[in-house]
Amino acid sequence: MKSFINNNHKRRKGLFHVEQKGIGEMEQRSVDDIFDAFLSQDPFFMNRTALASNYVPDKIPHRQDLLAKMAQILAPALRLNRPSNLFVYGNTGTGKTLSLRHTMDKLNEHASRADTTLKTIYLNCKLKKTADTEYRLIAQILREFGQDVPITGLPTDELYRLFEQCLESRRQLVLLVLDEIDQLVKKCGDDILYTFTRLNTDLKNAQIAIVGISNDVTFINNLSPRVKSSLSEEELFFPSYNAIQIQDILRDRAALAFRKDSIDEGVIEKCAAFAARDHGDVRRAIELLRVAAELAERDGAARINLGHVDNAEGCLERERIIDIIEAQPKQTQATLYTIILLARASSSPLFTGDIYDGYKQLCERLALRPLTQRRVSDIIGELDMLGIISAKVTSKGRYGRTREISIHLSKDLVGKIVVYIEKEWGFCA
DNA sequence: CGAGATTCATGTGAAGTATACCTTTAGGCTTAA
DNA sequence: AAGCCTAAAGGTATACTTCACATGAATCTCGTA
Repeated sequence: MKSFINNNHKRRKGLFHVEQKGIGEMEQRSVDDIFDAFLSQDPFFMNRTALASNYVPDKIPHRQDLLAKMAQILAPALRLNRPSNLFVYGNTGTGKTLSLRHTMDKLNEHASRADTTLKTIYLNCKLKKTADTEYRLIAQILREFGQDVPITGLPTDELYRLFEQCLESRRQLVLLVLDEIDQLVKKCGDDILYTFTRLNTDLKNAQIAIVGISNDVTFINNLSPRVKSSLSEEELFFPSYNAIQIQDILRDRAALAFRKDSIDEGVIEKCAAFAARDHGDVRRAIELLRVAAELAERDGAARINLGHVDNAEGCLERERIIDIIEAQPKQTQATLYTIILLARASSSPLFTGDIYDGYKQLCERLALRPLTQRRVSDIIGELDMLGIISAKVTSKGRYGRTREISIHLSKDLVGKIVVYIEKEWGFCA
C-alpha cells in the first residue's frame, strides 16, 4: 500500500513537471481560486486507484482459464505441500503480474481463513537498489520476514544462513514470486535460482516454491539445464490481448474509476487502439486513460474527450522516460546528455570515442571527475538496455570496432530531457 | 587478382582498488560490592 | 570484578579502475596467373 502512495505521488509530480506551459496562465488565478474551483468542481474520479499501475481488480477479464490453471498449480500450498515451481511468460502488459498478484491475494485469503502458515513474497528483480543483485535480492526477502538487514557489509553466505533460519523458524510454505526474473539472471547468472531450488532438500520444517515471471520468451532456453528443469516444472504462457479485449478491460476499469457519463464516445476505443498498436500492452492503455483523465481534470472539463487522449499520449512517453532518467546517477545522465548534444550537432553516426571525448569535456565544465572509457562503455550499454538510446556494436574494418549510437526518441522528447537535465544541474551548454 | 596477414578502435573479461558499511574484539573507564 | 562505551581491526558488497586480450571487417601484402 505504501509503495502505491509513493508511486502515485511521483506520477503526479512528473506530470506536473512536464506540463510547465500551464503555470504562466495559472499564476493569474490565485491559489485560493484554484483550490476552491478544485473542490467545487464535480470530480469525475470516483476511485483513482482503479487506474493505478499496481491496482488488482476483483475480476480479470479474458484470463479466467489461465487464472484457473494457475490456481490449480498453486493450490497445494494451502495444505502446506510444495506446489510445482512455475514459470510465467508473455509480452509486457498481458496481465502476468496482475494475475499472479490476484492469485496470491486469494491464496493468502484462503490461507488465513484456514489458519495456514503460508507466506507469499513478491519481488521485482528489475528495481535498481532493491533486488538487482544476489545480495540485494536476499536482503529484500529477509526484510519481508521482518529482519533488519544492512545495505552492505554482511557476507552473502550470512544472508543465506539468516534466510534459512527464517524459513526454519516454523513449519511453513514460502511462495517466492520473482518478477522480471530474466533481468536478475542477466546480471547475476542462474546460480541463485539453483540455490533456491536446492534449498528444499536442506529444509526440514519449511518448503519454498518459486514463481518466475518474464517478458522474455526465450529466457528459459538460455538457462543451464539443471535450473531450467526445476524452475519450469509448470509453465504458463500469457498471449497478448487484442483490441476488443483491451476495450473490455478499459471499460471495466473506467466504470470503477469514473462517474457515469464522464467519458466521451470513442475515448476507450482510442486508448485501446493505441495499446493494440504496441503489442497489446494493456498497462499502456490504462495509463493513457489515467493521464487523459488527469489532463481533463486540470482543464476543468466536464468529460474526457479525444483531445485529452491525444495530449496524454505525448505526456505518457515523457513521463516514462523522465522517470527513468531521474533515477539514474549523475554520471549516466552526463553520458546521455553528451550523446544528445552530439547527436543534435551532427547527422553522421556517433561512436563511443566521440562520446567519450565529449563526455570528458563536459566533466571538466561541470567539475565532475570523469570515469574511464571502460566504464562509460558500460554506461552506454546500460542506456541501450533502458531503451533510451540504441547502441549497436559494428566493425569499421581497418578503422576499428566500436558502437554505433543513435537516439530514436522524438525531437520534442529529447528537448524535454535536455531541459530536465540542465535544470537538475543548474547548467546550460 | 585473390588469399591471407595486418590494422585499428574499442568491446569485454578478470582482477584490483576505494569506499561505505558491518561485526567482533580489546582496552579503558565507571560503578557497585 | 562486572558492566558499559569506544575505537581499532578485520571483513563484505558495490562501483569503478586497470590490465590485457578479443573482435571483425577494411585495407594491405605478396604469391600466383
